[in-house]
Amino acid sequence: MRIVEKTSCETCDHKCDIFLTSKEMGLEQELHPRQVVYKKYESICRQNTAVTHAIILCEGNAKMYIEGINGKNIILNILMPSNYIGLLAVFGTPNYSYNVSALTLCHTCHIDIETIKKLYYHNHNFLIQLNQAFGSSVSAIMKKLISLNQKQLRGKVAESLIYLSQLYGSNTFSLTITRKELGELSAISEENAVRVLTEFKNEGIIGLNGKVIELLDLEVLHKIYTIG
Amino acid sequence: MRIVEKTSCETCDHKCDIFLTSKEMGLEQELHPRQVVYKKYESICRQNTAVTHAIILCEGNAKMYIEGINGKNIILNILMPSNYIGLLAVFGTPNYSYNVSALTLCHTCHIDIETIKKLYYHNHNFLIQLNQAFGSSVSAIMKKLISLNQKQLRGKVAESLIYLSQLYGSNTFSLTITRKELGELSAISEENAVRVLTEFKNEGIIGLNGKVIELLDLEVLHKIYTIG
DNA sequence: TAACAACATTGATCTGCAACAACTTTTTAA
DNA sequence: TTAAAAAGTTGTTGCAGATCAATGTTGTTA
Repeated sequence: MRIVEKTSCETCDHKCDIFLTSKEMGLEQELHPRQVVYKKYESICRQNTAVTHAIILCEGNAKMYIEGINGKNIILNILMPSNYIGLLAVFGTPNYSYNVSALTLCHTCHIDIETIKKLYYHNHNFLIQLNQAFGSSVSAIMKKLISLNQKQLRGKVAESLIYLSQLYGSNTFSLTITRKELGELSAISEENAVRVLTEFKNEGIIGLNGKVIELLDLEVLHKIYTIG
Repeated sequence: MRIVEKTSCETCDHKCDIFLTSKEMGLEQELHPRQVVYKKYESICRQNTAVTHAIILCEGNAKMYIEGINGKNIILNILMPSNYIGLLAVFGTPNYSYNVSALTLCHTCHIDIETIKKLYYHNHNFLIQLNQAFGSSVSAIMKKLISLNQKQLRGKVAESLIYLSQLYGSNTFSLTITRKELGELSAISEENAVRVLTEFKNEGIIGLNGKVIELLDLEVLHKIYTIG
């Protein structure tokens, strides 16, 4: 993990709300962002540790997950550039309630939590914006609750595939995660993740070539996703 | 459902943050709270409908739940007086992502959502307070995700029993919910909820007398809860 | 490029739980 | 006060999905 001090948030200044807001307020000199680079597999933040910084993902992919019983995790979502890592933790709870770790090389921007608080004390819209993102995360988690509890294998995998295609913005995408992680994203075992993938392939619903997945029959996939 | 117009929020003015904040700001005349009474079983708010009011539960018990596939619901928590109904929905999402319905006769206090927004535009602490409550709800839901997915019958029921005893603040409490609802709270079938209760009773872990449950061996119960 | 580790795949087995059925008890309302 | 409905209880059965095991494939590093 290399830490590079920067006077401005170079890699994310075009997308990142925190930077834009601070600029608008003439506070950008006070942000003191630090650019931190994480290697693949490295942990960006850990469940039950203190939230000391707001972290913005500038480049790369990361997974947000919660630790389950005897090493079985559930991946909540995959983070893309410009996502807040720590959004769900900025408020209220002093500790992270989840883990984030790097799926690829990740460039992140760290800003001290006290600076953020200063920002949202002075700027209502910023706080309200954070709130809205917060709110939609909550409803996403509730949907996940139902899926994990009441859908079966095929429905869960269909859901993950649709999620991933929307995330990558294409019906053809290369998985940045392993089959084991696809299982964790669907909250099923690795073996069953593989099994369902091959089923879908044999039924002509998806194309499968190693890490590259192509959604061929979106209609059927949506049906499987909806019915469960 | 009877609606009674009030010039002040009579039943909740001692506990309710919204009322206290508005008082402090000299805004209490503008709150226009309406006291609304719901009978047992009545729906207080419905999933996927617009959030038009902040609702505070002043008297009675209610259940917050999400609708699953073919009528199988999951109860997220039991609401007690002074709880915000709609806390999780106030921000961002224009629609409720869950249902709330009355378990007993419920007195609630409705305040127009625009009034609330006015309040938190003028009062940072109020917004930050809401945020904190919001944040702890999120970590509660995450814990629930793991439990529902990875624990088995006994662990889930143990969790519900501990939750209820903490809610009622006593090791002996009378269930306001049915066995079917205890099942929904634990995300298991009604039959298995009953079965595990009798098991626990036979093992001397709990005392069971109709609706009255007494937690006898908290240590063992916690162990079952932790291990799953 | 050999050797090992990580990842992927497939079949076989076992277990936990939902679903069904049949019954008793309690609650509700006519 | 009584009939009907709702809630609670118990045993049985079948199936979904985790786990185990064996093997194939790809990737990494000395």
